[in-house]
Amino acid sequence: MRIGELARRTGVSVRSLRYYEQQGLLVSDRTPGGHREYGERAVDRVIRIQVLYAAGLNSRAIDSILPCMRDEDGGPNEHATARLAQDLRAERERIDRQIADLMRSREILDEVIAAADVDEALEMSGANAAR
Amino acid sequence: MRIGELARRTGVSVRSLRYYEQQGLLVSDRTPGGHREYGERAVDRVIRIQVLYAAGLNSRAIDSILPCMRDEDGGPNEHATARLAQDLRAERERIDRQIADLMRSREILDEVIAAADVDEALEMSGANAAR
DNA sequence: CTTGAACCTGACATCGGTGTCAGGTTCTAC
DNA sequence: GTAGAACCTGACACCGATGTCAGGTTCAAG
Repeated sequence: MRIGELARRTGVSVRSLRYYEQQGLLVSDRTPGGHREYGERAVDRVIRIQVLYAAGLNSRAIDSILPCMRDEDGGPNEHATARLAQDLRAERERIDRQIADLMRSREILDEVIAAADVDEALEMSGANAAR
Repeated sequence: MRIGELARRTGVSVRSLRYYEQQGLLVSDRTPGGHREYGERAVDRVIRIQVLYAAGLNSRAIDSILPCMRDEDGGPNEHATARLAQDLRAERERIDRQIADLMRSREILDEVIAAADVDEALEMSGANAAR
């Protein structure tokens, strides 16, 4: 498939796909004319790249772990070195902290939302709105 | 207390504290000479600001919900309008998705780490390392 | 009064993924 | 062969919290 279709199927912009390639995260064959051509497995790969980006990993980090992933896309499947595993553990901790932070923030939002809902209910019931 | 101490006690840089003030998230009294002076409650407030930043909210969003928070720091404690509550719900969903993404990424990392650990164990035991 | 730490304002830099525009080429279908 | 969609490369802009530097002022302690 070509880049437009890949973009559509993954929900990632064409621009980003080109960027991933530039970062060495994604490869493509080229048509004689120079257009990018992707196999089916590219879809999974792009999605995985997105998940990792969403976790706050940068291109370099993603580049280092992609080859180690159980790849249904048939990559070389190297294994992580002890050194890399160390980095990943640090990354994992960072993610843990981030999840905790997010859950905390969610609680905060819920409090505010709950308070607003009460206000709204009061207004609905015809009571004087708090001000 | 002055800005240096507040920075130390909250773990936030002096630069950031000035930025928060510029964004209207934090207020300070000034000494006759112009130095910022904070009360005890500033500590909690800064920490809450940080939590919200960590959740990916921007200054504007934080500015809008801070006054609605159950404030032990004695702010005016307005209540959220229906409009704001709507935004917050959207924000909440974004956070939910982000948490899900992070957990997914964590799983991915764990797989890679686990594979690396197996390799290491094999090396330790004197077997030929996989290559 | 002096000295050094802490503070002030203002400006500029950074990071990295993504948007967008320009100007040109390729592909597909008629 | 031709039109129009899709693609190519390259370059620049952005966001937004934070780092950092410069040049100057204030504070607290001796």
